[in-house]
Amino acid sequence: MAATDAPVRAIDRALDILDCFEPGQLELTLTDIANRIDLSMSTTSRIVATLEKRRYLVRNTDTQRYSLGSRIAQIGALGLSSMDLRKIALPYMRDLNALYNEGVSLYVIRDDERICVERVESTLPLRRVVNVGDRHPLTRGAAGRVLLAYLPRERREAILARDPFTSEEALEELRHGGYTVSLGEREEGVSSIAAPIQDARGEVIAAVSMSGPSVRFEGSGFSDKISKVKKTAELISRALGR
Amino acid sequence: MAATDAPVRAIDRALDILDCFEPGQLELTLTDIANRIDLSMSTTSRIVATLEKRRYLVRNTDTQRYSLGSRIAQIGALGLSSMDLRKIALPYMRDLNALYNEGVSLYVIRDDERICVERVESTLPLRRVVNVGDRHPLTRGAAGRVLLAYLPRERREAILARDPFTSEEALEELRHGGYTVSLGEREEGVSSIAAPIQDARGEVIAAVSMSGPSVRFEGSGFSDKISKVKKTAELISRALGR
DNA sequence: TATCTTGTTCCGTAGAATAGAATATTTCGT
DNA sequence: ACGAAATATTCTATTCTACGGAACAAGATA
Repeated sequence: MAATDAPVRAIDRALDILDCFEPGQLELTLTDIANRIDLSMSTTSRIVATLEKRRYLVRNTDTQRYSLGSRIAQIGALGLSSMDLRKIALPYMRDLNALYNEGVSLYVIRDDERICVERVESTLPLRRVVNVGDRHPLTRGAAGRVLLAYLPRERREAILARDPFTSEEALEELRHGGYTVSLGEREEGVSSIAAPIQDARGEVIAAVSMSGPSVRFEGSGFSDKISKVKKTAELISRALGR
Repeated sequence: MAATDAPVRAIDRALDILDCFEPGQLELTLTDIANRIDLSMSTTSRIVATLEKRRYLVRNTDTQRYSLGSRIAQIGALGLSSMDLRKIALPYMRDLNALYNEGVSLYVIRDDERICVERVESTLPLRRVVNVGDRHPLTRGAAGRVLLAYLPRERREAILARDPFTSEEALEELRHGGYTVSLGEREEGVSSIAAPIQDARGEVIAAVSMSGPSVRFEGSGFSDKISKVKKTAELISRALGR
């Protein structure tokens, strides 16, 4: 095992301390922290003092309890600005592409349509080519329906009113199953599977889909493909902090 | 010099690494980082690996450069919510107090109990006095049940096992109705109404309650009070970014 | 007032963390 | 295409950091 496989113990412990703070538990005593991470008071005191000095923790002078410090908000804002959905999603999309050698796309909503923002192409001669930048209606195709399904009700109804190609029933079923398929629906002979990607707050912000000639989306392997598309969406969501 | 005056070196170094990321410099190589903090490559590699494992840093598989990871955004959001709850909630609590001249309290969970962290008192001679810092079981009283109802199942069940004063059925009904009342339950002659407050992620992090002598919580005006308490909780939640 | 709980400081020592060396991989200049 | 330079990874002997228990201090509670 490489030396880098074992985490630096003191750093692990410091991060354990930061992890003690959670919604509804935003202020903790030294004893609270020591108990949660199962460390001695003196060790905890030293680590907490280091985090306090660097303003990752702050001590409330009235209650003598600790909260996350101002530096946390600062690097949080920096972290958000640095995070790029495409960069995060791409490795997982590649993994999915590697499994089946089918095209894998990432879609987000823009101007009440969906747009492809990332793509991993198949190398097979027979393929459904998709380009980054391609735009399509939300009501048509698997990825479109996924993005439509999680919009606020009024917005969703307005889009369906303009182009009633799918239905609330279909969208409800999609939300229940966590994926949808399109079999030759937008293009004859082309099928796809799509699943929703959630951000750290649980909002659906993108859809990942895998598509190709319908002939390769039939038979017994199909449910395996569905399962893997859903898994890819989950992994991307996790990587985004869900 | 006390031991806690000297920071834990490895932790200081890890935080030095996080500090290397700044606007306009959101992606760095291992060498960049080692140079900035003046550490050997092998030491830097090990610290960076620890931060990566804990998702404080993430490595771009194409460029092999490091960025701040998803955990940074998570704790950043937490840090922000920790700072603001009482300040944000107080004006809405005062508004509710102004409507009825009844006491209004803000509760959060601490050590599997609820604690009052903000209070607007009634000026009427007959009043149920509550002090900031007062602690009570989660299983008793309206605010306690509200906080208990939205805890993760295992944690909730553990608390109910220790003090089965309320039930899963009652908590389910509460989640459905979005509020609960306590009529002389914890203290004879005292009644209260409580509703949940959600943060930007939709997590229930606090409860707002209005309480006073039961004689003032009867009759036709009661449902109006319920409606206003729920509204106050909603407004506070919105102000927190929900 | 006595006891308990929480927090701080001190200190001997085990082993974690270190950096240099060796090696591997990638990038760059010619 | 190839060699040099730069970047990155892994290994390991050594040092001294980080550790936790003990002693003590301060605050809370019965």
